[in-house]
Amino acid sequence: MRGAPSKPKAELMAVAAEPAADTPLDIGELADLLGYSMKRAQLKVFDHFLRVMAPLHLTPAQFSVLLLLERNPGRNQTEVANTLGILRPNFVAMLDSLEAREFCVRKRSSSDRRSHVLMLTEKGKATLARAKKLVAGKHEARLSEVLGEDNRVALVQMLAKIAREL
Amino acid sequence: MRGAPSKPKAELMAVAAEPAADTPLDIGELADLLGYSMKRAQLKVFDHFLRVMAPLHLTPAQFSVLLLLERNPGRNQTEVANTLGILRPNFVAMLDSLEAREFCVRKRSSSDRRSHVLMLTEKGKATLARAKKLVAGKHEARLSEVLGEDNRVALVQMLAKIAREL
DNA sequence: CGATAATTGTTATTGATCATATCAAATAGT
DNA sequence: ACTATTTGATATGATCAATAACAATTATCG
Repeated sequence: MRGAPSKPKAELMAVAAEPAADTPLDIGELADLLGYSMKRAQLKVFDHFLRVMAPLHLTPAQFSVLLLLERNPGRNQTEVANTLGILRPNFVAMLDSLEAREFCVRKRSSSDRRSHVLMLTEKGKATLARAKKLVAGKHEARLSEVLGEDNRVALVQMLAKIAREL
Repeated sequence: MRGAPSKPKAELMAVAAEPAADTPLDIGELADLLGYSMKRAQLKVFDHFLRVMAPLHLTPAQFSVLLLLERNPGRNQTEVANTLGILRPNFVAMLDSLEAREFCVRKRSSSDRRSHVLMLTEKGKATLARAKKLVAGKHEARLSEVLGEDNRVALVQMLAKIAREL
């Protein structure tokens, strides 16, 4: 096939059987794929969250648990895990860790001795308060800086709608 | 009927040391956390993608690789992996799978015998064409249905901006 | 030139995340 | 009272992400 008859330009430059070599790749239609930009953005957001939260050593998942416990004291593990989309088996180790750090406690329910009632400790409340300040002041603030406050709010609304209705 | 003083229900039940028990939890400030809604939405989007793509057995990551190879034939593994944010070691098994299904081929580069030049096969191109139709017609279309086309476009732009600038 | 450094694809390995099956204890349903 | 269900828990497997190391090749630069 095509031994080597005359060829226009490419002939003189490395035969161009292979591309420019240091040219950035063309991302093409990938840029319009919602799932693609969402995955990339999500990793960036979580990474930024972790950097902001570094002094408190709290992951996004841990922070969400503490927030939920503060707003809903006295619920059991199944309820909390379910509303966060965490499977009960995987929630056990997570709680172990939070309890080991004395951010919350498991207490046997008086009405149903199978279940554990979850509550924040004072230390948990104090840490959560500090965490909230970091998130609002450094994390969400940075996102507002990048997107504009109105857009940030609109973005959250759209994402919530997807999570609800898709 | 007014509440009879005799049995206001909750009054006599467990003194409310523990909550309503079947009331949904209040997610509170979690609803305003960008990272939270983004993670939830992202899982939904990928899940929907997988359902739509079920007949072709293509994951979002595999689809993105095929898209990139179509638009950028003849690049090597490092280049493709890097632009997708995949680490080179993890990209090997991914390519093995795509090559085993005969969607693409690794060819030794003529100019640098260390690297493998990647190209779609005819089967790969045909499958990608079918995949694109499914994505546009059933996946992205559904997202436009939920958000409105203008909002879907705006959403992608904002997510791309986060991925770029955060 | 030739010694050394860097790059490419690859393997091995570890840790994190996610999902399923199963269990004992307790409760609910009949 | 007997059965079914629920709760927290354990064990385990699957998938994904990250690091180190290696052989082959190429680049660098005295």
